[in-house]
Parts: sequence; C-alpha cells; structure tokens
Amino acid sequence: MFSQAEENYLKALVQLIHFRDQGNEVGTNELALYLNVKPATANDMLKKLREKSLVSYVKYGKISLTVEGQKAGMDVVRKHRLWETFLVEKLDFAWDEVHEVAEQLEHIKSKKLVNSLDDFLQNPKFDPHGDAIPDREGRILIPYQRLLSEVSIGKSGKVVSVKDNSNSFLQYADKIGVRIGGMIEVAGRESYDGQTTLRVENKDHTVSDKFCMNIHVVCPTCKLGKDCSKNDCSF
Amino acid sequence: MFSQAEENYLKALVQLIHFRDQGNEVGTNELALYLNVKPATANDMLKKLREKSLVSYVKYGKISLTVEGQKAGMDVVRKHRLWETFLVEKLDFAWDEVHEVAEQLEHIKSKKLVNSLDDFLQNPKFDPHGDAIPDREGRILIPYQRLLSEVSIGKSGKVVSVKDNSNSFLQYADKIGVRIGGMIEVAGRESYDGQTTLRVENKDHTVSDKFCMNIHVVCPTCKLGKDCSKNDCSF
DNA sequence: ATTTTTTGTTAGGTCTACCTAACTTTATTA
DNA sequence: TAATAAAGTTAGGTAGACCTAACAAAAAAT
Ligand SMILES: [Mn+2]
Ligand SMILES: [Mn+2]
Ligand SMILES: [Mn+2]
Ligand SMILES: [Mn+2]
Repeated sequence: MFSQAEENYLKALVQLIHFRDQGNEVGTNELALYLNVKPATANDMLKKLREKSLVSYVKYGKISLTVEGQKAGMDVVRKHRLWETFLVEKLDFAWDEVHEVAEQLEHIKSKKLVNSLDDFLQNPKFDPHGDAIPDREGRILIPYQRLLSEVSIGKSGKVVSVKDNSNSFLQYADKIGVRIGGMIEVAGRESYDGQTTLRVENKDHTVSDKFCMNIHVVCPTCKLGKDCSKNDCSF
Repeated sequence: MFSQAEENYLKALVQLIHFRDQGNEVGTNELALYLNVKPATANDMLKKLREKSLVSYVKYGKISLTVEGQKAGMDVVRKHRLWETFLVEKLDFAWDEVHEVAEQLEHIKSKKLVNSLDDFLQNPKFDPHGDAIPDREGRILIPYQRLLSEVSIGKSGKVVSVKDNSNSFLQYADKIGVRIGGMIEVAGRESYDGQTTLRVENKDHTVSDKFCMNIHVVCPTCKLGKDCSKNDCSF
C-alpha cells in the first residue's frame, strides 16, 4: 500500500502527464508547484517513488510514470471522482463543495468499498465536473471535446467538463447558468480581447476569454468519437 | 482540528471511560494496550492532549476527559458508527466487514458530510452492531440492557449489541443465527462452567460463558427505560 | 515493613514528510 | 560564446508519532 503523500504525488503526475491538452513534460518544480510543496520536497519523494519503481526519471531529466505508477495514480483519480459523484448524487452537495472532501476520501483503502460505491452509483462514467471516471482497470472514456474558446461564432456546444475547480470559478459558472450537460451558444466574440457573448438558457452574458478557456464542450449530436467532422456535427 | 492520532486517543478514552460496564478508571498502560502502542507513546500523547485541554490528568494519576475532549471523542465515535451503518445499509457490507474501513472513514473532516450522511441514513439511532450512535451534540440513547450471561434460564432477550467486534466472534455469531434484533432464549445453563444452551430460530446451540458475556440483550417489550422491573418485563 | 511486581515516566532514537539555504546543471538570452 | 536565469539537487534541520531501554513511583504480596 502507498502512503497518503505517495498517493498525492502519483495522482498529481497522472494529472500533469496524462490529463492535459498540451505540454506533458513534467519536472520537479512544476510538480512541486502543483502540490504546494517546495521543489526539494518533491525531489525527495521522486527518489522514493523511483526506489519503488513507480516513476522513472534520471537526475535533471523529466519525470514519467511506470505502468505500475500510472495504475496506482489512476486508482486515486477513480476514487476521487467516485466520491465526488456520491456527494453530489446522494448527499446533495453542490458541485463546488465536493473537491475538498474528496481529497480526503480518495485515500481510504478498501477495494471492496470503491467497487461497491461504484455499483451503488450505477457505474457512472463522468463525475460532477464532467471528468471521466477511470474504471477498475484504470481505463477512461474520452469524449471528443473542445474548449469553448475555440467554438466558432454561431455554434453551440454541450458542456462536458470544466478545467478550473476553484470555488470562484464554479460559483461564477453557476450564476450565469453554465452547468454540466447544459447547452451554450457562442453568440459573438470580440477579436480585440476575446470577450465572448454566450447565450445560456435564453440569456446573454459577456464573459472573458479566460473563462471560455476553462470550459470543455462537445457537439451535442456526436459526443463521443474522434473525428467529429465526418458526422452530422454541429461544430 | 485534531490529527488522526489525536482523534484515535480521544475515541479510545471515550470508549474506556464512558462505554464500559465497570472499571472506568483508565491509566497509561491500559490506554496504550487498547491502541496497540507502547506506554511511552501514550504518555507522550497524553501530555500533548493535556496541553490542548482535552484531557485532565496528573503524573502517575488516572486519566479523564475534559468536556471539550469528550465532545471531540464522541464525534469520532459518531462518525465511526454512521459510516458502519452506511456500509451495511447502502453498500451491502456484512457486519464483520465494516470496522476496519470505518476506522479510516471516521477521520474524514467535514461537518456537512457527517450530517448529510446522518440524514441520508435517516438518522439511525444504532449501528450494525447495536451500538448507540451519538447525535450532533454527542448524546446517546442508552437502552436498558443486560449481558446474555446474566439472563435467567427460560427467559428470552432481544439482541441489541455485541461487545466483541473481532471477525472470529462475529462470524461465529452469524453461524449460529445470532444477529442484532434477533431473539434468543436461554434454554439452559450448566452451573459448573457456565456452558449455556441457547435457542435461536428454533435451533439449540451450546455455547461458552465467554460467548454469552459478549452479547447484550434487552427485554423485547421494554427496550428502553431504566427500571425494567416496573414494567411488564419478561426478564 | 520489606520486597516484588505493576504501572508510569524520561531520555534518546527512528522514520516520514515537510522545510531553508547553498549549490549545480541546463536552458535562455545578450 | 559568455552571462544570466531557471530548474533541479543536496545537505542539514524540524515536527509528529512512533520506538527501546533505563528508571521512578505506586500497588500488591510476602
Ligand atoms: Mn475534484
Ligand atoms: Mn471532479
Ligand atoms: Mn467498529
Ligand atoms: Mn460498531
């Protein structure tokens, strides 16, 4: 079994290496920044994880996960997302209240618990933020999605996930009616600074480019599948 | 907030001081034994808890909990028992499978989580082992109960709790049909060594005195109330 | 009332997960 | 290419929660 700290590093590495659009090269400093620790601390832990064959890296080089390390990290992500789903679906938490608690729950050690919970929730494929939940083997479903900031004017998308999980972002999103599964139309975009007019539930809101870069949408007709252009895709 | 270790000590003290039939004087050695640590370790922690005004004790004296310490310990017990109930009621765990996992879950820090869970379970008063679940203020319902070993021959009792939570005990209890809420009749008892014949679900089983001393029963007609003899009590 | 046993304390040490400060390597820029 | 900046490493240190070994106090037994 892994310690809580080890699990946090493995999860962070999965997120930095595999769950990012670009730049999947990860170094000590970036990892440390992500985990709110000092580079020296991250360096210590990397040596320990290397000893245990969970990461592979050489001094001054970039970090990667071994098969075993990736599996372990995925498992933490799986637990995190299942617990978030539980909190929202069963205990009526709001989507901006679950992350902190899930950070704790993700470290509970019991195979039976995780799998029972998965069944109890009817094997959900996505968490309350629209992020894919890895299955028992660490596999995830990847919907073909794009950032709202990349959707052309006049087109609509269905919200599948948000990148920012901060309270301020989630509450702002809530306020203007943006939620997982909801539709958004890009009514206009200012070329000067990317200010975008969104039509949500028949109301218009002018939001920043930054905001749009944190929302993933899919074509409402072909949510899954890699090459969207070959279908009757609305994008 | 308290650390996981601190919480474990506070819970142990509540259990040793308040949840025991007799002998509620507790010392360093006993506490250490209960928690599977060495006396020196328990001593260190007691000093720390005294600093924080959670226990009150003097060198070489007996340990007691302050109001604040008792409140904190009760809260851990509450969480432990709520999670055990959740595991059995919602995730179909058996009553001998829940303790270990609850030992982990009891340390999750979120008032909202505990109270939501309590509501989700419809504010249960007893856990799967028949132990009372403290409410938000740390109050518990105490059924008038006696040990099965003290029930007279010919009388029946309804099982409300078991003292031993070990796998071997629970599985043995299961095997002969003893479960919370079930009825047991004391059909006979050998005065030589206390060997007792129990009638459970119309079958007779001869069990040891030791076994009987780990089962709490109440009169089926007056489960609650302090002075059983004033009612139409079957005992 | 001693002796012996049990119980409790102290001193000093380990291991984990952090830290700061100083240093080295690699990358960037002039 | 040489200077500078950024990234990564090492050494040494702290705090929490545990340990062993030696010792002191209290309780029990003779
Ligand atoms: Mn989260
Ligand atoms: Mn999430
Ligand atoms: Mn338990
Ligand atoms: Mn219990």
